[in-house]
Amino acid sequence: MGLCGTLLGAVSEDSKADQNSGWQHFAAARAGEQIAIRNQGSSDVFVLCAGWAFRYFQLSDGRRQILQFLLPGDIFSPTTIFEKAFYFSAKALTEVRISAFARSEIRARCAANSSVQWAIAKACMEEVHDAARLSTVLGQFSAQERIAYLLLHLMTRIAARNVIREQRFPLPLRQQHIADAVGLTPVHVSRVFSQFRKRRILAFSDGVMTVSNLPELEKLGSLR
Amino acid sequence: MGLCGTLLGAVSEDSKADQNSGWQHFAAARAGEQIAIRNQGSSDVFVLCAGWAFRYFQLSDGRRQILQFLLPGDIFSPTTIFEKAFYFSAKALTEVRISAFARSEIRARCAANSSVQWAIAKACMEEVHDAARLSTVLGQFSAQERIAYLLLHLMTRIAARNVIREQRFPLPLRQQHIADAVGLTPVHVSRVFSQFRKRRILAFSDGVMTVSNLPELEKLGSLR
DNA sequence: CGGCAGTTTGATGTTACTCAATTTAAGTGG
DNA sequence: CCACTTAAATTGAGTAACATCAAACTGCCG
Repeated sequence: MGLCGTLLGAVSEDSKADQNSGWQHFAAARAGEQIAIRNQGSSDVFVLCAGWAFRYFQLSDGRRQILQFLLPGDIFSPTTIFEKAFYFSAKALTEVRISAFARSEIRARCAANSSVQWAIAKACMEEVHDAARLSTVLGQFSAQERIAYLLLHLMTRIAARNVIREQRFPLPLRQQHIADAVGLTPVHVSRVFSQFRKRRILAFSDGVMTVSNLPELEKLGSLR
Repeated sequence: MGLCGTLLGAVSEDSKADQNSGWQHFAAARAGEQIAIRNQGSSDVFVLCAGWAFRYFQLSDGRRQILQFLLPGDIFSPTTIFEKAFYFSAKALTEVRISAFARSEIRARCAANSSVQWAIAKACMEEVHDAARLSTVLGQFSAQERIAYLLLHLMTRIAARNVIREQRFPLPLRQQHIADAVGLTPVHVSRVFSQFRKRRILAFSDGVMTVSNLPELEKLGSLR
């Protein structure tokens, strides 16, 4: 459930950098701020501590594909443990707090501790599985199915961290983000949401998602 | 360039299983034969030695997304080194020869030899990068762009193994496979090929692809 | 109150899908 | 070598899904 805990071991998330011999430090960013650019190198590995962000692939003509929404505890990508340069760009969705670990330190802990090694391998596999599912959804699913999948996927990831009460949860996304995540235009995303509202499947406004007919949503967006 | 060599070390690819204490053996399959099923477990890790295959995600209603075409030297997926169950299904495109390594043996070699470890990490990252690019293509590209991307991607992968002469190379795919790889119908794939032919960009028949205007193809299908 | 960003709605256009018929290519058996 | 069969590719016509463009509407904040 996130690498953060495993990597930090007994050290608290909130400890200051100077208490930890400089192998860890923190950063913050405002909503909308760019927090990573493709091909940019860094000697640190970043983990999202608080807030929402997303990572994406930017095309030269302005189109972009959102690859993943990042939740607290998510490492930006497990691949950053093994290579300096990001293969993606990233932006903050809300105000965020980011923790930066020295890559050398993580690699050392990885070599020393097999449970860290295993946690990293697991995270890599999770990224591979998620990417394969996303490709399948983008290649094969209709607009309704794609949006249903995205929401279900986010729900399970949120539920693994927080309790979701009454099928309501905060979702700090604009429809533009959803569009860029599922390969549709914002206008069409709006139309699909209006279809969902009419069918009493869900409602989404003011950054809060309310799912009123989960079975129907799963019928649409489940990968089985 | 493929894990096969790294994993085998000094041992020849063609050595018999009984010469290697049983940690490696070979299998063959005919064109079209199923060679892996999702969720199926195995204590072996499979590498394609000869022929073409592909791995895909099968949906219950018959749709499928081809995730990757496998070429000689490709491990089915680096993730199979860490987990028993496949997250994908796979089929042979041509007659194939497959090598199976005991997972325990690979893990042991990984722990003992850091160059093996590094080769595996590299292969994992390659799979992650490819999957992110595929998602971007499926989410953002038009039909022409998708097919151009697929062909360019295949060309670079083939060129890393064989010499491509005169921009001609064998491509043992049906249009149905291309359709399932890029999320189109076979009928539309045929129309796009006919547009490419008319524009003198390429010709594809009898399982041989001839690219006559590579710059134009790259203008369409390059991820930059 | 005015301005701005985001969403919704309508009208229209384009892309790709569906269905069905036709053509092509590759065997197969006489 | 020539019918006959079968799988794959091509073509045409009609349709559905999604995009585009533009206008109207909403909520929010200065």
